Amino acid sequence: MSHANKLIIISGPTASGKTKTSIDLAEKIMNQLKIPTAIVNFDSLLFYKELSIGTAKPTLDEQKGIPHFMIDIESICSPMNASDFIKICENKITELLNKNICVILVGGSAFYLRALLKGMYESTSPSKEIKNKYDQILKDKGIDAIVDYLQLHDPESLKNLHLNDHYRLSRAAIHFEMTGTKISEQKQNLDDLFPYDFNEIVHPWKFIHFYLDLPKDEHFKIITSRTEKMFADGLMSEIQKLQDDGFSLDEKPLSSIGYKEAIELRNGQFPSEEACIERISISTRQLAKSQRTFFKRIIPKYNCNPLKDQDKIFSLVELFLR
RNA sequence: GCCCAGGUAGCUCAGUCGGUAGAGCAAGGGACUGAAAAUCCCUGUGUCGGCGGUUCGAUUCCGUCCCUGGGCA
Repeated sequence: MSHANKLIIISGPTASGKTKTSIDLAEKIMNQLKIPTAIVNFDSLLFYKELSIGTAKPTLDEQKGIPHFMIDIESICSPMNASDFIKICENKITELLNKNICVILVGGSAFYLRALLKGMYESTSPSKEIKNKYDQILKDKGIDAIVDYLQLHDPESLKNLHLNDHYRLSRAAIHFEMTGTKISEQKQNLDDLFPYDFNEIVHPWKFIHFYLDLPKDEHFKIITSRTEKMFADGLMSEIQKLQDDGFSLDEKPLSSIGYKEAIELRNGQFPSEEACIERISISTRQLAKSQRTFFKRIIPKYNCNPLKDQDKIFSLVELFLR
């Protein structure tokens, strides 16, 4: 039984049953195949130890004793980025595989998964100073100043990006200023490697990828009831506690779905809790939609229904690990 | 029963001094490399409540009926 370089990936939009599917699968692998198994997360908000209810993070109880990694590894005061993620995650996966532990990678952040498996541009994380500098340029002179700079140093990026995409235009300019190279060249290099085709990845890993999804009407019901449950479970007290612990509530991860709206509710910006719940449900559906768009292009993968295909998933895993 | 105010896109509403209409939100589609649950782009035909009338032409003016608020009885 050699599974030292084999990964199981479970992906899917938010609220598609990834947590339950992965834990059930881990239990089966341990009990029936007698292989020690761990779950490694790639949901970008489960990294933060202060966030639980609004991220639908599995509780210790729900984890059923399966070791979970890439969860609660950072504070919302110092947000992670994709580069931080892959550095830590690559090491963790290698370490687990070396111990002959079966790894199930689970999450919904397709961008992070792709960064992990297809690699990232050679670049650097923008420093706080340079980010501030560019924010100031945008404020004082507007996007034209950045467009002029790119026209001079990286005109190709201007073609790739929309004029309203200030974030990416600034990023292209910052990349040039910090590295002296064009980010558009990095993009071209990676595009040449078919970024959505995971048949060739940057690691010596073999993987099997299960993508979970549900019919829309079923999925919407689950999203709505999950949002209601977050409030019943104390989302508002979780935020109160963050404030009591000295957080400003401007931390970047708190601008994500659920937290952003709940903080607005506290500030009286919603007529009622129901209106807030409705807003969160809508934003969650929109998130699911954009996750689908991203995952749609990623190949290879098995499309699975989380409610019906548990047995199919396990038998494919059994064959894969053999 | 009477008097107001309304009935226009899935929702909230704008507008047409008469030439068949447009915003926000929703919805659909897409992009995405150090902020990614973020950020950005594209997509708006709907008996303009029904029926009549005036008019070359009515969603717009007039009449009438229906519906929804609010007030008076």
